[in-house]
Amino acid sequence: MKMLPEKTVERLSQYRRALMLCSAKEKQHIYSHELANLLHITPVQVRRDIMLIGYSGTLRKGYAVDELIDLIGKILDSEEGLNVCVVGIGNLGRALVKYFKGKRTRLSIVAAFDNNPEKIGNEYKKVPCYPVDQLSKIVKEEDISIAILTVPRQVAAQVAGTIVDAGIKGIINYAPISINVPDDVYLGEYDMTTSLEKAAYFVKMS
Amino acid sequence: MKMLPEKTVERLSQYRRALMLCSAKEKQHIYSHELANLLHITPVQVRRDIMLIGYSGTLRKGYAVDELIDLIGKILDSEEGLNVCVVGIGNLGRALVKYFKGKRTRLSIVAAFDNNPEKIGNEYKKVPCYPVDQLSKIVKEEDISIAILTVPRQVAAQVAGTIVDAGIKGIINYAPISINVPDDVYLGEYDMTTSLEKAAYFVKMS
DNA sequence: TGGGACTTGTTAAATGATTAACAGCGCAAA
DNA sequence: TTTGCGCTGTTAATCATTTAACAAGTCCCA
Repeated sequence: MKMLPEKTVERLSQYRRALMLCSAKEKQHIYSHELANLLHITPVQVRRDIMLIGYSGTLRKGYAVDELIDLIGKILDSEEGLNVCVVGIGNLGRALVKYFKGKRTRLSIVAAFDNNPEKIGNEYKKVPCYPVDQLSKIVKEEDISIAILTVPRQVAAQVAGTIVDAGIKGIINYAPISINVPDDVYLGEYDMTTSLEKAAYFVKMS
Repeated sequence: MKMLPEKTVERLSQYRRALMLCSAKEKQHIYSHELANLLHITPVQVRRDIMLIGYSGTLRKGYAVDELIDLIGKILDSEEGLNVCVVGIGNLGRALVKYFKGKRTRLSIVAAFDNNPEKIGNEYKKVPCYPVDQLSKIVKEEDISIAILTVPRQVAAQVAGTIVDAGIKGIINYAPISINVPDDVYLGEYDMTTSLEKAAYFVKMS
């Protein structure tokens, strides 16, 4: 299957979560406009995304909730699952561990890294915390392919280098500075300062 | 001045931060390609953004760092500054307070809200925590115009309603569910589950 | 003083994403 | 039956964003 557009992938993740809530409520079919309302987007967009993944609903009945959940799973998830680590176990790192731990079977946080001696050796939500200089070793042992970076700005670039050298294939960067990675490593940057300043600009201008 | 494109606004925030680091290092001029490298984008994009804000550099010398910082400030910041609150003071909320507190003079977190009795009445980094049912009152007293939403999924929709009713003009939603706001309220949604699943998809497909 | 390399500013083309438009099927009601 | 409405699937148009292309000004050096 060929690569889907970024925005479609984002929405698929959200469709699935919304659909799982429906499924829990024993809802068996859903119309494009219902799904659209849950995500606050348009029905066309829903139908188009679903077309792109090659699924078909039933006319006048909508989409079969459980079938669609399964299909999205086949597209988004890796068969064997992927292991994830959090680098920098401050408040943000802990928030992420707490939120993800035990949520997804196919995507699990298996290690944390930090350089604060008080944190090393501890477990948070059963996730062990190692010093950063063991990153390469643990990444290999635990077969980790994604790292979430939540370290202070000053050390982000250096830690990012360590992560890339360890063979990680995807990085999610929450540090407030842009990092540099080779082309074959996926990079998602989420800068909270930027999000806030952007909101402030549009509030001011509205 | 007419409204700038969203992506340009995001980058302006990042330019400014990068430029302030340059300024601290006494660097007085910067070329478009240097600024581009700091953000890992192209020089054309930098020049185009700077054109859009009506600034001009000096040929063969680049842009005057401090002038550009000031101009970006005039565009992004409100004259009097804006007040911000954090709703839900779990790990993520605390991470945000800790990070922003004392950073921006024009954008300051002045209140936190939560319904956990153990948290109410406390201060975290000098930011007082109130119960959610006082939100409307405090928002008016403190003239808060932006709310950062970091509550659990189950209560997000309801709390969002409270926030909108209180007259907030911009919401940044980190809760893992899409919320609904009137057209005149700015909404930025940042879903960490989606970010992670998206990374997993592109790692798998690469 | 003339040529070449460098860098900005701007317009035009290309790419990516959303929205509009509508054909087609199926059910329901007359 | 037939008519009409509701919903899906798809193509075409629009809108947003990035990238390419290049003119023009400046500096340096021969």
